[in-house]
Amino acid sequence: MAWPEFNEYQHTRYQKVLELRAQGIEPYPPRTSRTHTSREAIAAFEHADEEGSTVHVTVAGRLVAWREMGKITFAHIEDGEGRLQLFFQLNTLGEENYRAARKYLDLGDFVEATGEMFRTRTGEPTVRVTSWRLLAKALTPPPEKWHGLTDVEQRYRQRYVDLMSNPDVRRVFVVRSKILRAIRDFLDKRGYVEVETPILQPVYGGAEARPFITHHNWAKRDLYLRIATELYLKRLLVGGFERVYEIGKDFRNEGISTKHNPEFTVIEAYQAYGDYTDMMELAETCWATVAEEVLGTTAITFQGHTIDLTPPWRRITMRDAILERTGIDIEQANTFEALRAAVAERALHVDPKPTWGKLVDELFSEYVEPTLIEPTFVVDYPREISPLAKQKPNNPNLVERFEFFIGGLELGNAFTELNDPVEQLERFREQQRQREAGDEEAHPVDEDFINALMYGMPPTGGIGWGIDRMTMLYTDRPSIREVILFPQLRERRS
RNA sequence: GGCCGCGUAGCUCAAUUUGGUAGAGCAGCUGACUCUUAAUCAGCGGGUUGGGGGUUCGAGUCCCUCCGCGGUCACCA
Repeated sequence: MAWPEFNEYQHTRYQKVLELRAQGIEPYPPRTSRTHTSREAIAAFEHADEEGSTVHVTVAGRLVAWREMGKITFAHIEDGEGRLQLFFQLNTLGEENYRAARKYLDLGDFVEATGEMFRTRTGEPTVRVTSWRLLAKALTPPPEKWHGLTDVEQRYRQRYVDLMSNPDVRRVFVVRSKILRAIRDFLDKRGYVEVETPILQPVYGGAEARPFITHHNWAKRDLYLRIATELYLKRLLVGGFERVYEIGKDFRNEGISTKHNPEFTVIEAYQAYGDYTDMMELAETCWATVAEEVLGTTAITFQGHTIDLTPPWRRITMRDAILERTGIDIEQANTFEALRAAVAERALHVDPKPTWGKLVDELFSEYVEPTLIEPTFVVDYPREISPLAKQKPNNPNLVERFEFFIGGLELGNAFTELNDPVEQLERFREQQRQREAGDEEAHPVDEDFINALMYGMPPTGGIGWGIDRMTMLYTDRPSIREVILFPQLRERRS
């Protein structure tokens, strides 16, 4: 790293580093002898206070407030658990030590303080500092203490500053962590095994999206970053696992928006001897359980809506949902030409699409999706846009598939998995034809996956949902960037 | 890629409408102050107004252009 160019603040603070070193004091010592976190110190004090005894602590944290009042100074430090007040007093510390604290400590520094706990006149548990030590000098001052950091660009590019100055932001990521743990607990109790499958894949699949391409030098070949975990997880069912899940990043080479980040976290779960109705039960129970554990309630607030996650969730077929909103019955308009005519007849505003299935999907996203505020399963999708799902026994145009929606957000996708290898191959070929016709998002053929199915895969239900969007809902954040620590920022394309 | 908006001190914001010496709070520096909680009080520093170009006697302000960010459309389960 080049020698930093210090601004006025950094220069002033760095002079203190040099002065301390000249006095034989290391401003970045290797360790602390902390005995209590802020929370532990307060708890120990409250307990001792009842018994009439005293508590001696050594605490450590970042200096976040400093109020000088002549021969005394109040300060607050913040650690991972909270804040704690420090009381520096000339009479306690002695002239030299007290002056040194005032001279060498700055907001943002990490400090260690030792002393006995007492209660100030306002009742706040406080450390009466008898000795203190710098643990790490901060050269750059923290943002403004009252407003924190608000500039979104700096908040995302320098998330560490956002986190240190905005406690709400820290809370979001704590909730995110708890959501993940609660999901794992939930699935563990149901006998699911957590697995890890390749991120670098020779053939990508499991979703319709353009991939990121990378190169393996040694093998002299291109590899793809996975767009889904689906095809590898299903191979595990062939191998004999009954219940597996994976939580990990998928990568899709698409645009950025408040709902899309090129890398995002997904859970996929598969249950042998289950079907898509089992996956509905899993989704609604899991989401409600997680909300209860993480938020203490199944009633969440999202962007002004109060939403109850208590099962059972509403279920509606895609046919009925579209009929309700557009008056078109896709079972009657069951060919591309008929559906196109029905759309034209009603002068609906949808983009032109090349096939019946894609036009159904377009009608749905345009007219139904934004209205789905309460948790809703939309079931029975067009076969043609669902190449990995099993057909409905009584209708070859449709598959046993659902997506679920809450707060107008599309959250997850599930189906009764297609396990007929010959039919799967035919579906891949259908995709292949669409690719050749210019659809960059159509599936490539995964021959090894067909080989796996040839060995036999049991009837299976599978589901996937986005962890980022789930976190948006549970923390009431309007943008996916607020729930991803280091989000991709908009890049101007030339 | 289209449209709309934003970019001023370390941070949070004024001044842009109507061109006329760029201000405030916090933070910083100096001083006062032994129970503060955004401590208070007095004083002092701090700016390439995102970069470049243009119009003008004069540009933070108007125009062009480039950069960065947000929203939205397109795209995207």
